[in-house]
Amino acid sequence: MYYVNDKEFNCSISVTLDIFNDRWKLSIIWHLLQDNKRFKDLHEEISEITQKTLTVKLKELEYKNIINREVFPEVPPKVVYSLTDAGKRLKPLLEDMYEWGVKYVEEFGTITEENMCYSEKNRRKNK
Amino acid sequence: MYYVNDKEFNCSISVTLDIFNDRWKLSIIWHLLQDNKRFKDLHEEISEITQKTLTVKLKELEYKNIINREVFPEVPPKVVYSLTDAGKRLKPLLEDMYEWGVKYVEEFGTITEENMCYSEKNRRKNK
DNA sequence: CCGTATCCTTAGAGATACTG
DNA sequence: CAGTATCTCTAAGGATACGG
Repeated sequence: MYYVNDKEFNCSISVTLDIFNDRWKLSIIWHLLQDNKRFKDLHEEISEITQKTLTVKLKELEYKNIINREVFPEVPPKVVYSLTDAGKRLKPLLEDMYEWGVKYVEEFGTITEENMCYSEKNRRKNK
Repeated sequence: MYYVNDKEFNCSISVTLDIFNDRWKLSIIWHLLQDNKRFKDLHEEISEITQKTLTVKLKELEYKNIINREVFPEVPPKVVYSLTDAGKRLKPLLEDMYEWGVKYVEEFGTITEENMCYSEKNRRKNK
C-alpha cells in the first residue's frame, strides 16, 4: 500500500492516474515543459480554459509538488510558474502521448495544415 | 487542424488528452495490457468502478478503436475484451506512468507491502 | 454473466462581476 | 496582472433494480 497526501493506493500507476484524472493538468504541464510561464501566458495558450479553472488547477499542481509558483512583488503583479523535478520527469510520458496522438490521427483522422498550434508546426518541420 | 470523430484538434497531444480525460479508461487499458479479459474479470480487478460505468467506458473505448469486443454465443454469456493495435501502442505510455508513480511515491509518499495489487508485487520482485 | 433502465448526487466547469 | 467571489448548470458517475 502507498500513502500519498492521506490517500491510499495499491499500485504505483494509480497514484499517477489519480493526479492526472482531469481534463487540464497534463495540458498545463505540456505547456510548462516548453518554458516557464506567467499566468496570463498559460491562459492565452490554453485558450479554452476559464480563469477560475486555471487558478484551481495550478493550485492543485503546486500542492502536489509538480509545479513551483514564484511571485514577483511588482505592480502590476507578476507570477511565474515552473516545473519541479517531479514535473520535469513527466516529459517522456507527455512525449509518448504526443506520438500516440500522431499515429492515432494517421489511422483514424484527417489533417489540414491550417490553425495548427505553434509547437505542433515546429514538431512537424523538424521531422 | 486534425479531425477525429467529428471533433477538431489543433495539436496531436490534444487528441490523446481528449480520449483519456476521465478517471477510468487508462486504468482499463492497463489491465488489458496484461491479458485479454472478460467483463467480470475487469469488474473484479478494477473494484471501485461500478458496473454501469465500466459498461460505458468499454463502449467508448470500442467506439474509438482502442479495444475489441468479442461475444461468445454461450449461456451464460461470455464477452472478451482485447486491445487493438492502437490500444497496444499505449503500453510505453502507461509504463511511463507507472515509473513516474514509483518515483513520486519515493519522494512524497510512504509504503507498506500489504494489500499491494498482484501486478505490483510481480514488478517489485523482478527488480 | 453481462449487461439496461432509472433515478439521483456531486464535482467540474462556465459566466460574470469585483479587488489588491 | 492575477487573482476572488458568487451563482448556475451540466454531465460523469453512483445506487439500485431488473432483464435476456
